Amino acid sequence: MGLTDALNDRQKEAVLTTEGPVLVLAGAGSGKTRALTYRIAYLIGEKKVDPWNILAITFTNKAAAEMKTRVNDLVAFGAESIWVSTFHSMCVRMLRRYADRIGFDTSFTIYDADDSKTLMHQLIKSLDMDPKQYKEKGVLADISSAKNELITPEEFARQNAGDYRKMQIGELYTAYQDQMKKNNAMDFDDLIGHTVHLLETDREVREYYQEKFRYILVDEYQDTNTAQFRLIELLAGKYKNLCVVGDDDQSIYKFRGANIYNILNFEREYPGAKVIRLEQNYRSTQNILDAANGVIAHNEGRKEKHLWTQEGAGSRVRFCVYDTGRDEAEAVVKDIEKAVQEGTPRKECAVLYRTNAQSRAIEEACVAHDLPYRLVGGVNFYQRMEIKDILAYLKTIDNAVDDLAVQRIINVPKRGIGQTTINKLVVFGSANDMSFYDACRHATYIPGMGKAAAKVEQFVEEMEKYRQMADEEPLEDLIRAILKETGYQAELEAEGTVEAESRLQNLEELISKAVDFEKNKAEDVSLKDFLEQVALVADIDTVDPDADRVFLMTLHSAKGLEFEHVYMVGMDDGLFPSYRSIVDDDRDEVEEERRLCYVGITRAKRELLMTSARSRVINGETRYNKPSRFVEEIPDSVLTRNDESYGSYGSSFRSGDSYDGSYGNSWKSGNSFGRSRGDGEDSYGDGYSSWGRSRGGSSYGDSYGSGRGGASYGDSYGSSRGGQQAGSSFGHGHYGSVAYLERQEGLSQDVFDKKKPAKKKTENVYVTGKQLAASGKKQLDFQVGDRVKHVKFGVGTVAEIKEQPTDFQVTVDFDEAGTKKMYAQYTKLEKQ
DNA sequence: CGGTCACCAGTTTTT
DNA sequence: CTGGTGACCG
Repeated sequence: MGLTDALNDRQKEAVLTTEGPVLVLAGAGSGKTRALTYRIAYLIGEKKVDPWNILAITFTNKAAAEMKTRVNDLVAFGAESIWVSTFHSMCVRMLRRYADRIGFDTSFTIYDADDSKTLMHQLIKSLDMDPKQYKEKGVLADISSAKNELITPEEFARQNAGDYRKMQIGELYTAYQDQMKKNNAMDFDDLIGHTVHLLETDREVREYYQEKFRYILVDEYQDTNTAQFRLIELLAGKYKNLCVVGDDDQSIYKFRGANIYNILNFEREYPGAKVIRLEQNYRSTQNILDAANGVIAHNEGRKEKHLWTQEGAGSRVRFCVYDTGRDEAEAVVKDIEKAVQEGTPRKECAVLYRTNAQSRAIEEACVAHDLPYRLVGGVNFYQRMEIKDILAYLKTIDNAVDDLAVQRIINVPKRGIGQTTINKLVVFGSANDMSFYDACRHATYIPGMGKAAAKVEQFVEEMEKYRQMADEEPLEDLIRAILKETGYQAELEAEGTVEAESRLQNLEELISKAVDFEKNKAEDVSLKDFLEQVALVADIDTVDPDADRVFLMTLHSAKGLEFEHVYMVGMDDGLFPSYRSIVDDDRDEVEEERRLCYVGITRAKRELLMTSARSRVINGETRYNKPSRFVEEIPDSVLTRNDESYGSYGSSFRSGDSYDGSYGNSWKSGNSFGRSRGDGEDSYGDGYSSWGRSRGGSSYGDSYGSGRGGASYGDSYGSSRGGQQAGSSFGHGHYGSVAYLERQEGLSQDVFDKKKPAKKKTENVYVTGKQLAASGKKQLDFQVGDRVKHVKFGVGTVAEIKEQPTDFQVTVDFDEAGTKKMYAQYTKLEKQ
């Protein structure tokens, strides 16, 4: 069978054109990943290219992982020697090898955004600048933009001579880079920038990689920034077998430095580049594509594309206006319930919004309707306080060169070492050109330390003990020892709040990550390796594909995903497009929002509902908006809207209908649901969710709690502000009904009685399915002696089951992988 | 040194 | 409306 049989002509072209620069303009849903993976398979299988000579770059770990898997499935051998990696991990890999050539130690540490903030905060203070005027976040944003454009501190200063504020920021930029070098640290932007610098200045290294990477592929090319562009240019400099895949219409990351001209000017930068357009869409109905095409056509300066499909027209796109944001949320949830009842899996429904703050209204409606949902986005696992604390301990134990890490934990839990003492240590350290930790070791020699010196000494002794331990004991034991002996765990346990409980659960999860890590690695895994891996992981991607829940996420997060039913809420002019983009002189701002709208529309496979609210509370104030201009840009031929009859058809209302008034004002003012045709066939007048279908037999309440995932909706609640939902492996109805009911009540209370502190709030907590397991311990469906199957380790026999307060520890003798201990909560063991 | 209260700012996000 | 921060007081 020919490899390319499964491809259309354009895709084939993208696969077969292996030599020279190629730009693949891949419209949404046009089979871009397919083309990319087949291209790799073709290179190896047909062109006999050594896998070792191939580099495939993506933006996210998830995309990299997916590509690896798919290539692996297509290629007979050698897939593991292909570099399939993100920009950042590729750079780390190169820098770990050659950073010494640009003045860093190859053991450099990687700073995340928080680390950078802490450092910048210190610098602003030490340079005597007004922290009100120079906020670390803003300063860092300016610096980041500069780095994305490969502007050095010197150049920055030169460019901004005359602008006082900018010059001050330039000072900070210089100081920041100096300090980073002293700390032997790099931030995420530096990883790219320093690699570019390395390749530019070191001919040997450059030629090595140019020779190695004869074939380069870049995914999501429209998201690259100038530094990344330059990096690719350097790597592809010799062979120029560069294939970039992207869609200028889906460029939505300008705010983080993406340069849309990288794709628009590709042909200019790479003369003779072959341009291939993938316009056949395999995802959506023609009506949805027409809507998308209609909207995006309003942008100027784009590569003309026209999506089409062999599928039929499908349903029309719907647009509904409600009186308030709450009505809108209710209506959307009702529509989803209806869809679910008609057979659409919940996980095939997604509610998309412009800003994270909008999730709250939807969440509340979901909870009120017992609709299981999964919130995507917000603060990620490794940025949670407790996780960062323990990682800071591990960093301190590992090599203590990261001053920020040491300072973070020196008084956590409280050791009576206050800011004054820390300041003295910092001063002493920098005066004597030693690290903060070394300063701690010399605490007794520091004048004016007094009683604090003994405490600092005590701290150093503790750390030294752990250092010893790290060499001899498994990671798990080390982390548990830290938690126990420092009193960190005890402190959380003493708190007794839901929040503290969830932090403990998060720590358990970290431990299980460490255990996993040690199990999967070869002999000598070091603490360093673990920290390395953790540094570049943005998200513990444990989204359980089985969990059947509605997705809630921002339009940005939705990129690359697809759903049967898509709900774009908050289609208000001023919210989307945002007010800022409308008033901005730069037309491009609205164009970026329009691209975002295009991305949202093209996520939908079958049904698309857009909604808007006449009044909406944003930041505590009520705002009144018109429908989004983007709605007006959708061709009438594919759009059904219910807002045009505003005021004229109020009387066509069937006010006696079944609703109990919970939507209050939307009924009274309810002009919104009237419609011109009063022929009775339509049931528009009576509610949100009918839309010309018969309502026969629909009763929303039926499905409550009875579905498979019925018990698990609560997973997501409580993370409404910034909680990343990691998903649960327990959405299968293992809970007893008692536990479920408790959960339900607890949550409802929490939602509707927010002002009463009676129930502990659980906001801003990383809530995982594990917590649910803690409230109703999962029953095991196997016992000692049973044969079970594990995803990674294969089949084995259960040797021992130990019951623990919140979980079962299961020991399994695997046929191939040996004996492993694992927690039932964290591991899916299937009875054979 | 640590806790409480008033004030302020407030898109989108990956690594 | 909220969360994060800084000043002030015990």
